[in-house]
Amino acid sequence: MLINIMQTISFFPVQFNAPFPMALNSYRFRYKGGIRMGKLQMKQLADMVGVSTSTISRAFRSPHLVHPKTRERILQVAKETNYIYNAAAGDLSSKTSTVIGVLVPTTKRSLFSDSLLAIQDKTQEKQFSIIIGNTKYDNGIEKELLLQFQGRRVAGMILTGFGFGHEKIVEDLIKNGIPCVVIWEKLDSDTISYVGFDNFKAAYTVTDYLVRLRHRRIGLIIGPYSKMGRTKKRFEGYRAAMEDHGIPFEKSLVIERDLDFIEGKQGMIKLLSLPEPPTAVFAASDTLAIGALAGAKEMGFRVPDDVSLAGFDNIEFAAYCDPPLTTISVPAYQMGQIAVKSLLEMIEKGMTEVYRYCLETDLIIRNSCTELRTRKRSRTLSDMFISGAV
Amino acid sequence: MLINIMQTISFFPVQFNAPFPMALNSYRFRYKGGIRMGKLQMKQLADMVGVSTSTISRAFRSPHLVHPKTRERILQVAKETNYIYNAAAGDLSSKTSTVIGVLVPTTKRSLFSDSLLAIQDKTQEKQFSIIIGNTKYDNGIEKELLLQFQGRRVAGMILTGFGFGHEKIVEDLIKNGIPCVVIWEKLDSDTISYVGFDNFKAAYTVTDYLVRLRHRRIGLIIGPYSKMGRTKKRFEGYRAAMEDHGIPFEKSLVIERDLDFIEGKQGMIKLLSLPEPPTAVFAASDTLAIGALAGAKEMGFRVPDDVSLAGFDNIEFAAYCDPPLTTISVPAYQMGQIAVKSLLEMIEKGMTEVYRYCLETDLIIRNSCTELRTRKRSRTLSDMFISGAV
DNA sequence: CGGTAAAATGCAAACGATATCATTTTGTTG
DNA sequence: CAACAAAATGATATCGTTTGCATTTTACCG
Repeated sequence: MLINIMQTISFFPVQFNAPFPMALNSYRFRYKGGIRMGKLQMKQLADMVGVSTSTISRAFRSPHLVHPKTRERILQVAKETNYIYNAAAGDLSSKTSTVIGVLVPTTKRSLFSDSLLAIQDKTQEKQFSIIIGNTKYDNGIEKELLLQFQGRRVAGMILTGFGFGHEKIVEDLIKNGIPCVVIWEKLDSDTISYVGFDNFKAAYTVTDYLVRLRHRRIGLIIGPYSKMGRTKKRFEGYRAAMEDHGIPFEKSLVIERDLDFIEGKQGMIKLLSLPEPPTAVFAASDTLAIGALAGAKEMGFRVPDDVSLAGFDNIEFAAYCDPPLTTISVPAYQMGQIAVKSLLEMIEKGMTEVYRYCLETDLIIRNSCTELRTRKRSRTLSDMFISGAV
Repeated sequence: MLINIMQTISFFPVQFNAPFPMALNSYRFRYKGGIRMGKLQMKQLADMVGVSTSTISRAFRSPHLVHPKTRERILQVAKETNYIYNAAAGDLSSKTSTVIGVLVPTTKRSLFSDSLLAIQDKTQEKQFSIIIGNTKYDNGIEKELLLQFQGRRVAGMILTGFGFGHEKIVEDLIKNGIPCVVIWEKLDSDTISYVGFDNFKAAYTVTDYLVRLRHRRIGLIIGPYSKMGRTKKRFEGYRAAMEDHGIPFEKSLVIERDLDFIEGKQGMIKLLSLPEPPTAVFAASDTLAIGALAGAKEMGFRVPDDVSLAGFDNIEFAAYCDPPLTTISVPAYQMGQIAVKSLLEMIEKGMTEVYRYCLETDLIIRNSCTELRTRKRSRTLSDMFISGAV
């Protein structure tokens, strides 16, 4: 069921020799096809509204120059007909531009997440530019960005962190001739290309590991799984592993939080304040886990002696925590790499295939988890509560 | 001497109301002026070489269609004359594009550094797109990117992490009519706009702080300061503070490393292995500091009891270390914010002014530094060496 | 060397907006 | 209501490439 295509792939077998002077880059090997141009242009719009293109143009560029009534009609029709502005034509005609270049220096990680870095690396190499939009998990912004990108006639798109219901949007893009690759997600769709890994399986593995260490009360601190597909899969993996071991799911042990250090900390504090706190906690992102670590310390719990803690993502920092964090390593850079490779192929060959990559994840065992001992935990209020209550 | 313009600024006083449908974004308020168009176009190139524009175009787009000899001549002349391709015209004509859209979801930090996030936020809001290039500190790549960006007729540029000698490049861009803002750097130039902070002063402050805690042997773990302006300033700040306190500069206490956890760790180990190890270490970036922390632990030194440690940058994680890291907080988001604001003003008003902002930094005191006690440090080989040697 | 195919080049019409200038419509005022 | 200014709109050249088609040049072969 899993297609594990890895290491063995030779990236960019296609020849893209670019011997021409750098000033001439962005030539060669361009996107063919793309948005159906001439689909609806200013001329058509003008005809529909019954004015000239000049007026249309002005309605947007210098609104004060056209009659409010006319402008309104134009805006209205433009919206209804889904007119998409052609930035290239505009830029050429006006000798202006609405693009800003940002240069950042990065040898490795830091600024860019590993995936973004890989994308950036490969596209740059192939003389493509990337423009980045931040959806902030907001459907409205996302819609706006997609339109903006279409306006720029992007050759293709790589999409990260997609939530529910977004499949339709992506399918629309593809229908419009814009190749898309979703990363960080293993989709069920068989029309959308993706490069991801099995979040369910990975979360299952961690939980299973903790259970094998004899833990039965295992807390889960997790991102907004009701909004994000991959987070939901992690939740399901946790739940399935628990149930497979005959441990009934307990809602109170699951904390849904935003992905932030402080949220992880608060989540951990909440868990450890339970009448019967968990003996192990699975934080489904290293950010949360590191916050959780601080939370545990603040509550006077030692990790892993008093409470085991496992993370997810294997961010570079995880190895430098105290104790170093047991976590799931995720092929971030590789996903970006493969995504670009696939995307460029789709761009070149006209999207004949759907690419689906499910990469491997690894459980990285460090020192934040330990086997559950039956001895009492140390100096915490909860101990007293328990003895009193039981 | 310092121009501290902060909080008080009202961002975007200029009115950018954008009431038109989203599909029509990227309209309105565009870059006027810019690269002197028509400077050298394909037609001129064609004339010089003595062929038609078709041949020129083909020489790049479909090399196999033109005679090798002709192609060579074209390439040659193109290079000599510094011909810059007009991507807008090309995109329009060919109905293709070499831009790839990348969507990332981010509520805060994570993927984007705070500065980049601010830039991204503000430009997106104003219907601009940003394209990102990664220089990797490589002059060659940088040059290539600058050309590529010029080809895209960017409306302006924001430049981070500039090294030595880059001033000239930026000045060229400005001369070409492309407004530029350098961030993270306080330049001496009075023709280049920048939004930075005083690296010298900040490093001086940290070092001074350590000296006031009675430390005299203070190690420095620092990035490649021979390559990067701001790193060099930090180095100078350290050195100046030491010397102002009458402590002679000691080369062996300075470790120059790449910016990476592991490098910080190795640097720390090296420092603590000295016959007479420092009692305090200033790691001029939190990444290095966090690595150093791990290094200290590995060597059996407790922080801050056996060795004090201070960082620089105040990355979010610094507060979650054990112990929480004393460091310099840097107005990353704000720099991005102001940079965009300034850039857009320059774009709009035609670069009449040079913007120079030097923002404040703060020394964030947490628990990684402590006053030097005269008592012996704990169980390390170096102690024995010292007693033996002295 | 004539004939033909292939290779190399040139011509000129797009591409889809913008912006200048000309023209029409509206508004104002004595 | 005439006279004129201001506002609104339209006609059209233009931006700098690309590309299909036409033309010229070269290569090959009997």
